[in-house]
Amino acid sequence: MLLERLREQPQSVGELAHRLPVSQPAVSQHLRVLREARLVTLRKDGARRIYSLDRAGLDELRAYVESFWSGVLGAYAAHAEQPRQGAIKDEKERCNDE
Amino acid sequence: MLLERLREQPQSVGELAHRLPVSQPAVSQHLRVLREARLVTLRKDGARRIYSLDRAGLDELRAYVESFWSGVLGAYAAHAEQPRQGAIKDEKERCNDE
DNA sequence: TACTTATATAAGTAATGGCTTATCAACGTG
DNA sequence: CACGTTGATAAGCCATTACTTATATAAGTA
Repeated sequence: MLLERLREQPQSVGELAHRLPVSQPAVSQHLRVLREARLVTLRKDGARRIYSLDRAGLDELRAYVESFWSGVLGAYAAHAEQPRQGAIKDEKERCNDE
Repeated sequence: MLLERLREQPQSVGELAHRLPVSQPAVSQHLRVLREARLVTLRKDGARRIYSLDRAGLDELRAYVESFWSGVLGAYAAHAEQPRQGAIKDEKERCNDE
């Protein structure tokens, strides 16, 4: 969710926290996780920390996802399987998907 | 993680649970979540339930992820930004990424 | 029908996540 | 240097997640 914001433009912690319905520490903590996952980087500007997306880490993640997809497609090709007879009754919730 | 297994081949709950370090109900519960998220489907084979990846739901998810990536790339193009001066000291953990 | 196999569901619990407030450290400014 | 601003960290709380064991349901088999 922070990623979505940072995708629009690099921002300081304060700017991010200002518009979100959570406290500044919450934002800092979230950003730390993203930083450790190498999804964002930061640049110091005086007392401020300007966060932006980390291209390298995001690309790594993208590579993983892509490889998963190709694996999926490969698997489908391998099994030549169109599972469309055994239907399901209940489908309630959707994933929030980030 | 179950997705990785199912990517290799469709399997029954028992087969999945057999190799994993968790109980069968844990697997069933996990599968239910995946089913509600439309990431897997099932086919009945006697008393067995053979689970496999749900192409349609996965494609939906993929579409979201791809749109995010294009947004990322677009943002980079827009800002023409190579954030490479403000380095970071500590990068400890990596995300397990699913 | 009784017994076994395969899976789902229920109920309870421990671990985790995501937030809060309080506080600390670093920098900028008078 | 004292003070305000900005952000990170600490500690605690509460909701959710991810598991467990026990039990129910449904199908296969003798």
